[in-house]
Amino acid sequence: MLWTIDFRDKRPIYEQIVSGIEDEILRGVMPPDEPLQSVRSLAMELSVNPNTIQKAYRQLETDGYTYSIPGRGSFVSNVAELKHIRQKETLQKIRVTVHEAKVLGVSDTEINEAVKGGLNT
Amino acid sequence: MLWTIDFRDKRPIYEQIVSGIEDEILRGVMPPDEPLQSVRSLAMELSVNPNTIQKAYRQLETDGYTYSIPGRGSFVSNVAELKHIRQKETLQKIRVTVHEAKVLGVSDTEINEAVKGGLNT
DNA sequence: CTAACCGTACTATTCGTGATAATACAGTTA
DNA sequence: TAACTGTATTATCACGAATAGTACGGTTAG
Repeated sequence: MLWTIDFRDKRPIYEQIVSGIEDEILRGVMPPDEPLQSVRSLAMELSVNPNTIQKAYRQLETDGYTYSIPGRGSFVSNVAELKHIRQKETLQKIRVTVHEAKVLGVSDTEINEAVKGGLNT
Repeated sequence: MLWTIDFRDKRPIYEQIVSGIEDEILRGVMPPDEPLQSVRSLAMELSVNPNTIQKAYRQLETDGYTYSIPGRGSFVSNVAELKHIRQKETLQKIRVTVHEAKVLGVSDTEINEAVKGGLNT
């Protein structure tokens, strides 16, 4: 596991797990059909209740990121389409944030510098 | 009041009120030293409990957006510095989101188009 | 076959927070 | 003085997150 639980985070634990695994899948760190850690072993590793992991895995499956086979395990889906959806969401987020900056009185020059900074990181 | 409470919003009511008033202050809709609506009248208008408004007003004051005088009311602070802080936060958000898009495989061209869209809205 | 895994389901309980309700008090002002 | 302000306090309710314990059926390696 690359990440850990942040207990100071206001978001619930199961949600942190969901977004953490979603990111790994979307970034290709976890390729399609690769098995996820089992519910019980991940619960041990993160020191949380197995039910919390189960809740996260259930949401990952209903959101299409994984598929589960009782008795075998949970596996990464083929997420090409989901990746496309996430790309569109991120572009929309950029539009909104840029507009927000402009409303706050930030100059176009400063905004473009920030964009350039994000592209080169 | 320009906005209303969205009961389908997952965020708590008092938080919606805080960010709503923060935005009005930062955008200059409410100029410094202008009185806010009283706790009780805003509670009536939004059909929520006065304690909820009180909680929102307390946070606005501790965050520096307003100052309160018992017996007189709550007033808008001089928020020039807060505005500057908010500007820097927004620029950082742009950097992070642009980077996120790039990691997802979005091309620089598409990103720049989104930025342009945000600037012209 | 069987033991040890897997996902899944269910109930019960604890805990924190948001929200409401009902007062109460001191300062301000027309 | 009456009608407003902000502020504080206590109690109660609802809901969701999280934990705990148990159980069931499918899979797989020995």
